[in-house]
Amino acid sequence: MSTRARVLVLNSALGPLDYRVPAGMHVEPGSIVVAPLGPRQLIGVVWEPERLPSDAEVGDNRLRNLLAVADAPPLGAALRRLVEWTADYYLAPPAAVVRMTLSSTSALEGARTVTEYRATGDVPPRLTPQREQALERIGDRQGLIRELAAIADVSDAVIRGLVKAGAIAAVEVDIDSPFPRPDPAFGPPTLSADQQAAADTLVGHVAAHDFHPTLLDGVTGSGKTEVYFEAVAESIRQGRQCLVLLPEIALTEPFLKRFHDRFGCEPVAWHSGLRSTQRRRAWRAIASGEALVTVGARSALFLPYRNLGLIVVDEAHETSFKQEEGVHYHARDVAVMRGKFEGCPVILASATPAIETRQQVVLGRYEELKLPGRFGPAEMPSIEAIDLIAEPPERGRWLAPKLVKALGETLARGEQSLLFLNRRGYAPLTLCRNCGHRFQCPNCTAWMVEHRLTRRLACHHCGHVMPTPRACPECSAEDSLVACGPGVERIADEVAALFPEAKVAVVTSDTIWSPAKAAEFVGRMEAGDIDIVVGTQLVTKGYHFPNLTLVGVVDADLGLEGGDLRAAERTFQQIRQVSGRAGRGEKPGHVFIQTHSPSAQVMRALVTGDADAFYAAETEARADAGAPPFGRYAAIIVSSEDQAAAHDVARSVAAAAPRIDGMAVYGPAPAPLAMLRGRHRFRLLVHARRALDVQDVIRGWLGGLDWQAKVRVTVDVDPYNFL
DNA sequence: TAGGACTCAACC
DNA sequence: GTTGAGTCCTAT
Repeated sequence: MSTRARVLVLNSALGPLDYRVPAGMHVEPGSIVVAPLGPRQLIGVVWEPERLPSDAEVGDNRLRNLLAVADAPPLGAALRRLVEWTADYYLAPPAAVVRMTLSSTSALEGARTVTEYRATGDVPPRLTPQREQALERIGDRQGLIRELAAIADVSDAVIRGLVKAGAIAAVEVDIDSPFPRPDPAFGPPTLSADQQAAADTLVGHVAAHDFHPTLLDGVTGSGKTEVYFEAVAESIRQGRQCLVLLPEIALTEPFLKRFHDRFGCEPVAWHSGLRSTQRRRAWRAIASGEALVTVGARSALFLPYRNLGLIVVDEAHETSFKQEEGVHYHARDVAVMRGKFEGCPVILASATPAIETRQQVVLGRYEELKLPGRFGPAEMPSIEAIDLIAEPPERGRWLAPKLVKALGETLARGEQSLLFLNRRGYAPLTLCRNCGHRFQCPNCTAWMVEHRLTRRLACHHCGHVMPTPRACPECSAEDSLVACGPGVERIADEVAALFPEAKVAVVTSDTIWSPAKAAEFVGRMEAGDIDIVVGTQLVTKGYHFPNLTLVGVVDADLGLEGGDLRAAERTFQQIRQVSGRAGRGEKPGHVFIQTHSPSAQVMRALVTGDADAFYAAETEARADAGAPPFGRYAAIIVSSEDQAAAHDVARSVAAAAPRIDGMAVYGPAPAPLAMLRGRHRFRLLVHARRALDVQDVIRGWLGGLDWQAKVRVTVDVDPYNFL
């Protein structure tokens, strides 16, 4: 047994460090340890030395002792392989990836207990009236001394006296109360023949304990959730853990409800909004294997599950699975890799699968299970385009007459409507009508967005906010500010003016910022307390409102701006998704799409519902352009508070670009958001053929360069965001 | 000549 | 990333 251990410390700027393992301490690969570094103490994970080469060997005599081993299970081999793969693929420091697995530091402090008290059944030698009352009222209840005293309506001293007399005894209780165990037999569903067949296939994969990626493809409302719940049920029966990834926290509320109906309790939730005690409890339950079903945002992907039996990625096409800060990973792709390392099936569920995912099916790497049609009486909604040039809204308004008419009719029938516009706030741009001054964020190349509800101007990129001024800061003219363009708040105003009697709700991340708020919204919708919802992408998925029969897409062209390679696909997915909210009950749904170019291929495909034709054309266009999945992109972003320094480094990176057949480098160009959060940004785009190991090329390329510490160079492999 | 601003390398 | 050592400069 070697007394030397290689440790991956949680410090991105540092490579692996070697330590001495003191006598009496046991560590193995995966052990979570406390290591000294200079005057500080760092958390780290013991790693196989051969898998984590260190740049310079340090002699035994210079090694310091590890300080402690955390009271938590070691990270498993499959998770260690996933960390290595992720770091390698996304060109991130392994420490930055391993940090995501240990995202609860308090969880590493080990099991903690509190002392509770309960009656032993013994009768104390001296039975005063208070003591008798206390024992009688407490019965077989258990709690802290203070709690028992309150129950018994006596003072703490009486309880303490009973403890001394032996009539009440201390019990050590784990502060992390256990999670309820989901019951696979609690609420068995009624499945159609198609659903049953798909469910049987998935159950078979789970029972086989083998890596097996499956695309579960069915239109919104076809019952994908019910189908994959059967795979979850099988995983529970096997006593193995299951992870369900959802794109946004706001989505978890309706999901939790459906889960409860099926399994009789809530799953373990993991998202950024958890308090540290909840985070600790969830982390430990996941690491011990006690948490059988975890539902979470992408960060749940790197948690240390003890025996993972199934991974489900719901709404797998969602671009929010791509992490845009720190390690730029795509949770959908990493989920598949985790399944591979863990040896478990992975289900990607989507009504509008990404072209990348479809291509994996074509190549035979993923199995495809198709759910035809909607389940039950619901029919697919009819979709109609409104040509904004031929039938424009009234001046100063954003809803075309045809849509307004439909809203009125829906309201009259007592049914609900949804207006979709992917723009938060009141107006995307505010300017002074006197001098033309535009409100721009001081930290970003972006306009300040007016939020009338909070009477503020906000930058949606860095979070900078200021109160909306009464006078123009440039020319001091009062009440001269005008809003340009629509946001959801402005649409809500328009609706309120058109239908004063209607109950209107605005649903964006500004109004629904917690699962509790989402639950409140769902409750109000179900109770019929809302007639018209005006919302951003937050309302496009997950919800099931039977009385919602009309959907209006306020500006279908919005997603096509910017011209990135997935613009048409994203528009198609988003509008399909939001259309799917209409007519989910017995009443038929109708969808209006407002657009300036009704003849564009995306709009035609949406109206005719011919998804296959759209995907075929899009796929062909991608293949011609060598775009993903037929070719690869990587972005190199150079940023600094010092614009000149960033520009210099960006140019020297470009100058050092290796000349390789099948690879082209574009830029540097100022990034579309040239300044973000106070940092000036330049961007290089690497375009390569599929077979080229771009990561290896970029590693060698950037590894040979040096730049000042104030300049940051980050790589985004498979970029989704071209800002 | 003390103290501040800054750079730079080591941290195992 | 943080820290401490080393360097240079300035105000006294």
